[in-house]
Amino acid sequence: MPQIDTVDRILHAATVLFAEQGFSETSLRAITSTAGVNLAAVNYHFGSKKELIQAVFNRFFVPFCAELESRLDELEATPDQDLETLLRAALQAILVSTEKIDERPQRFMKLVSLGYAQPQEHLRQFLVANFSLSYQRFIVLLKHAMPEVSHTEFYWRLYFMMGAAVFNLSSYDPIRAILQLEYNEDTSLEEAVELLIPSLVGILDVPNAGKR
Amino acid sequence: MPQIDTVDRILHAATVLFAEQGFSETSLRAITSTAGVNLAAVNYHFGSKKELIQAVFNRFFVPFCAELESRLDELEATPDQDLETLLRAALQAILVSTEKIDERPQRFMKLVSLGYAQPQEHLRQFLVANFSLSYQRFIVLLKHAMPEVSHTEFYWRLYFMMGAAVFNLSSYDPIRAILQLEYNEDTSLEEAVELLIPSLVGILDVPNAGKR
DNA sequence: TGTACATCAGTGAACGCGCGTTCACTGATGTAC
DNA sequence: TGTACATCAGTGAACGCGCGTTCACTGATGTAC
Repeated sequence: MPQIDTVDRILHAATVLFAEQGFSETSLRAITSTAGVNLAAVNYHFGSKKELIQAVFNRFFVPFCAELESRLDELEATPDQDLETLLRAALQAILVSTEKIDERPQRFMKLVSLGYAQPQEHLRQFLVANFSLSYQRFIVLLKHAMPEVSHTEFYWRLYFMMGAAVFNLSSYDPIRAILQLEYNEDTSLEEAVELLIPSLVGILDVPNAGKR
Repeated sequence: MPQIDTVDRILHAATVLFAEQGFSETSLRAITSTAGVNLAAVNYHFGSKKELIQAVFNRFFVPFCAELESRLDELEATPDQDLETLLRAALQAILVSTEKIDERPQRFMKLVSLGYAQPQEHLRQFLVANFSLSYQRFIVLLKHAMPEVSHTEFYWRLYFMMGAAVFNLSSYDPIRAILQLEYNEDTSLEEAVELLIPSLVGILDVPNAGKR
């Protein structure tokens, strides 16, 4: 009984289980039984568990970078964009690109934070080799929007901001659940992103003591 | 050849290796050979790997909560503290309590982010059971410092802020290394914390459009 | 003080289990002549 | 058109390895009488 698309079934099951449990905690047997395919199919199609992990990241990063690049083209055409516009563009690229592959942005960000928390050298090298160009273009635009800030301050704030953004989107489901349970207030993902943007601007664009 | 303090040697080796590699990725054999103790000593002293993980967290959280509680006593005595004072108190509690057990704040925060990224239900229950009271007291003070903000907005910003703080402190070493390599600029941990505080305030205390 | 027993920290070897991976194999489809 | 072979997706069972855990044991120290 051959499956219609074994590769896609494996990729989807791996995405869900990796995001829920982590890479080491998810066995190939769990992935293949969830996907309804034979255990040996992972090694047949992907070669190894490591290469499956890379394929899962690739599935998110290829459309994300394409989406981001097209927005960067527009942003670079109009100089002196403000921080809010730049951050909204990046967040929109996340939302739109995950929807195109029929996935959830929370899973994408959860995988990113897992990849960061459990440093897998093969994964880091893979991501740098494939996607650092789009990343660099975005950073240049951000830097231009904060001309008065020193290198050191800029990069520290940049990493604060990215940590907050990734953590927030990857934690959307549990935070939403807590707020529903305790205050009976629901927040859609779009609303959460809109709440997030001013906070991200607040991280980068710290008011000086003199300004207040 | 009995060791002077096998329990401490195991706890320290486990802390270092867990923070570097994650829980599942670190075997008891790696921990015991690093600590220079017998493999069976972990199960003898702690019972199981899960209980060892809890003991590692306990080692950080007990002095941290003690430190935080004593600062909360002072802060509650003087009403209407501003956000910066509250956040600095919490960060100071992290720095001081880790120094007291001769550890590094980066490792503490890395363990917290690992515990969050790889949800271990036993760990979550353990932390809630032991340390949620101090946490709640701190949240109440923060809420009082932001009286104009709705429940929903407050909690979203709170989680943004905590995500940014944990991520930043746990990533201090690699970020510092990047900045040293590329710009030859060094940032001490204390300086990084001082850079972090205004950004954390910026997350919570988002300027309204009308205020600017 | 001497002896018998209990307690405790630590040890070495082994246990069973689940893991990623491998391999010989099957059956369907495509291709060459 | 028919036949022989090649290719390819998928399979079932097994492999060896490293894992957390267990257990019988040792040797030192403490305690009771």
